[in-house]
Amino acid sequence: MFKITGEIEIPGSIRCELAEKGGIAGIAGLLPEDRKIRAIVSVARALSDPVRVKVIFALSVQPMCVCLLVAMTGYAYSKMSYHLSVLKESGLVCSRQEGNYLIYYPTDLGRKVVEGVEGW
Amino acid sequence: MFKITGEIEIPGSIRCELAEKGGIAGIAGLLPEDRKIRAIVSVARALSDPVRVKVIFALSVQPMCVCLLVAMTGYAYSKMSYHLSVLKESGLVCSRQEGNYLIYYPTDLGRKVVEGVEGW
DNA sequence: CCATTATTTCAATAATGTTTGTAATACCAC
DNA sequence: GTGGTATTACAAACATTATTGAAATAATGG
Repeated sequence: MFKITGEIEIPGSIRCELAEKGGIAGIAGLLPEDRKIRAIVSVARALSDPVRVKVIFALSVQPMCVCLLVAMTGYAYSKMSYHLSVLKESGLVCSRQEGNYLIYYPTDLGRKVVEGVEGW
Repeated sequence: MFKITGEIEIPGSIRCELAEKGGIAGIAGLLPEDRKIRAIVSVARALSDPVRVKVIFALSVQPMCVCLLVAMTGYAYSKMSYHLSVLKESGLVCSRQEGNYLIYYPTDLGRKVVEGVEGW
């Protein structure tokens, strides 16, 4: 086994590649910035519940008021409202008021994300 | 306002589009299957923590043993191990043994996902 | 203004996820 | 075999997220 910077040992198969990339520090430097990571985490968290995935897919087929989403899913209003707020905070959906109704629809980011995750 | 199937009222701006798509049932039929939704949720949950996002990005630059990941991040072994297990269960990374070391690297899905989320 | 409807907010509870330290496992070298 | 190292597994504490029902808000129509 080999040492790197005299501190930790690493298996030989990795040693060369790692050195070429500037060692631990080199790889750390290639990682996305914190802001980017936070953005990814925020979107991922929004998609980490089946209710929200169903809702954002439905909205990308057709903008809908909350009552339609409730009718389609059978969930309680307060539950739907909570999940819509998570989707909204993550920037995946937004809403416009129409009379007594709030009509939710995907943002540009929301559409892009929906397209992207279809391949998962 | 207009009624649909005599049960719920919906705003006029949506009524026509909705009818064209087969109403609530029509849209529900366009949603991804449960299996697909579970897959999306599983990957999204794996990405819903900054530690794991950092780790999978690092691994996609360079396969690494746990001790390197620990050295790079400063996290405890048990913490790293926990997050690696989440990434592994979601199918984003896998590992091969090399001597005393376990070398983690992204799966094909993992690579695809990393590429995809860079645009978020 | 009053009554109605659509939606959100709140507080309590339940359920999940994360962190931590310690103990266990597995592999290697001697 | 023993001793050392890399990693995981476990359990307890902690933190976050989800669900529920009831009450509050805001727009509408009369």
